[in-house]
Amino acid sequence: MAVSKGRVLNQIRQLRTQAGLTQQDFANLVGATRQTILAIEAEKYAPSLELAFRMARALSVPFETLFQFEEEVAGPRN
Amino acid sequence: MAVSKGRVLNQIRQLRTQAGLTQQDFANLVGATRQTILAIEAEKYAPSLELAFRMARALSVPFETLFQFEEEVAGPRN
DNA sequence: TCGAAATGACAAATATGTTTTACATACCCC
DNA sequence: GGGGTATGTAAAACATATTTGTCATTTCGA
Repeated sequence: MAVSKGRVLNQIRQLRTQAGLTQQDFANLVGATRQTILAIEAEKYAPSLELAFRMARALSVPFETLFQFEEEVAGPRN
Repeated sequence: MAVSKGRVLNQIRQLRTQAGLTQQDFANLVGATRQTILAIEAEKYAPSLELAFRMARALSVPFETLFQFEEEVAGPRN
């Protein structure tokens, strides 16, 4: 890999708070820790595919509602 | 985490071959190596979320057509 | 204003995903 | 049979995700 080819955005915080869940609540629901939720909401890194699926299911939203892929804006400015 | 809570299935091989792509072709398209494609097709592990998105895009199929989450079959036999 | 609950940061350790290199097998087709 | 292409295996090194533990800051209700 090496060159970043895009990034994954998520609406976790918005949908989690709408559902009235704390980070800890949500972490328990999806079987992860609070720090993991925090890091992912802050987009420090993207969740694993499995965790992503559990998150969408826990919030009862379609996968693509929760996660979007944003292509690199092009710029061959490397 | 620790306890496995389900697994991610994929239809990569089927859709890749339908598209007339070799593992190497596909790897190039998504910016990964042939071994990565091989391992993921064999479900040795699941792709990262970003790679998963690139795969779906490369094959021009909806995300959920390519990947499905299968819940653990229950068994509170822990 | 006190205290508890929720959130944010950060580092070390572990787990999982990805690359690189190398070799083996199978299939064609010439 | 020999050469090329596609696929499978495997190990080491590296990158990223996740946990565990700990502390700081914010928020909010009693």
